Amino acid sequence: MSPKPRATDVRARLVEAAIRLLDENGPEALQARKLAAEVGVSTMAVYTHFGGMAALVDEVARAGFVTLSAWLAEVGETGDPVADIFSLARAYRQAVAEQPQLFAVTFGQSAPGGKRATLSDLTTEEGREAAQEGLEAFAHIVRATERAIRTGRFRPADEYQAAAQLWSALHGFVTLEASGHFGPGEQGIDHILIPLGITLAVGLGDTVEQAGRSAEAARAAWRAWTARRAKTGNAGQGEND
Amino acid sequence: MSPKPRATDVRARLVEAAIRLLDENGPEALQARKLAAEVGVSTMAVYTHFGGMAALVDEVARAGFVTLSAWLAEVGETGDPVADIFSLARAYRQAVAEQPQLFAVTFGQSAPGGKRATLSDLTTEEGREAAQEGLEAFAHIVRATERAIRTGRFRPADEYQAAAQLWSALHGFVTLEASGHFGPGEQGIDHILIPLGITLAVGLGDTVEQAGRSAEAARAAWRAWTARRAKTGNAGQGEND
DNA sequence: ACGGATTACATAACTCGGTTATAGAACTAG
DNA sequence: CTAGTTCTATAACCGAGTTATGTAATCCGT
Repeated sequence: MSPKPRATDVRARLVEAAIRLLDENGPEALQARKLAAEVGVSTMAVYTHFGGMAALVDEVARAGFVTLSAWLAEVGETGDPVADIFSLARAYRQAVAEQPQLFAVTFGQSAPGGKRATLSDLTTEEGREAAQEGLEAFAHIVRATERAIRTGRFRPADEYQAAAQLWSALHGFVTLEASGHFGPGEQGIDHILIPLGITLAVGLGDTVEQAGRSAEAARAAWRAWTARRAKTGNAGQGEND
Repeated sequence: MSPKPRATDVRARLVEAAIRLLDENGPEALQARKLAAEVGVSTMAVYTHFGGMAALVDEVARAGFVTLSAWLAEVGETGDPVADIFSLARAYRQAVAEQPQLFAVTFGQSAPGGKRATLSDLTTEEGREAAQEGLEAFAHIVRATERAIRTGRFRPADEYQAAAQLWSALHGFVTLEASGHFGPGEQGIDHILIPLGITLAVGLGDTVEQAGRSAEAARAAWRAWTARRAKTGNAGQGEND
């Protein structure tokens, strides 16, 4: 009943190596032989610990959601829930921008074996856990939305429904930007994402002026966070180093 | 200088078979041997006509954009540009719902060889043409947005920027819905997509009442179109059967 | 402490799928 | 009709996921 008497860390090292090689060398680096060589074991380790490459990739996808949740969790709650939503959007986008290959896998894009067209057909246990972590990340947006409704910034509405709107818009922007649309660098943020956030906030009940101020507040908070991170030497999420 | 004296239709048949097998059997059906067997040729045909599977997959992706553009083109222009935007959203969503596997490839998800993480690194000619077709589809949204601005339904704004907001939201919803979120069936449309459209329209300058009426008009038009298609026997886009 | 059972792992072989080498067939041009 | 080019089939090659098998290490009950 206890199927892991040996608690070696080979499994964890395989996942870690997978994420690192994925970020550095792209999806084609996610190969059983390459991973085994990197960790210093044989390819059998993949099968004893995961049962196959598919489950390992699902575990990588789950790690992406965990990383995403960590990014969103780092955005604390201020007195301005709409500004918090803007900050969540920036964090979501930054997470994907820093590890595009990882999130390409996490979001089901470029599944290295060509499997898993939709997240619906989840066969492995790791895949189901990944979906669970995805809901965890979504919960951050729901909470901020709920506060925006409760404080009167947004019209009374179902917070899940409103948050799903925000999530759709945010996810769509990030996906399209990662696919190369909206041009390189940060310009997509200023030209599309922030105006999109203001549009949504206003549409959900906020005033243009208040939404604009919240966007500015989030921008300032972001700048401060960026400067702080630069000084402390990349103490953010990226698990590299 | 004329590199195709023999104008056999093997190339077209390969692409057609690829799309059909993809829709029916998922990404793992996109294999050189399976395609060749289906068309009745040898695997060499893939290399004489495309140079490799990667270019063939890019051609499939391009076909997805062409199909998407055809769906959007079928949505004509009425006197209510905001209703037209809702209709475009329904068409966009319907296209993806009917051929999820195809658009998983088109949008860069589940690239069957694990290649092409982002659409940025386009190596094949077919891939560049696919990106071009993508902009073609986007143009439909831009035109409707421009009319909404010109007629005063939306605030004065850059139509590309406003359309990019709509596109992000729409694409995000469709992607997340195809990934299994928002539940099965049509419920995501009523609970998320239409409210999202109203939110965006209001945020872009429309009134809640007018946006709601436009959403209703688009719903009626959609019902009419659905009924008409059912009667004429699926004369829409889906090339199945 | 000891012996059986279980787990983790290495080696090597198997399978499948993309690709390539090569030779022949078909078509066009002159 | 001959020459050249394109297309195609056959067969082999190669890389990557997977599996079979043997072995060392660990755990557990006595």
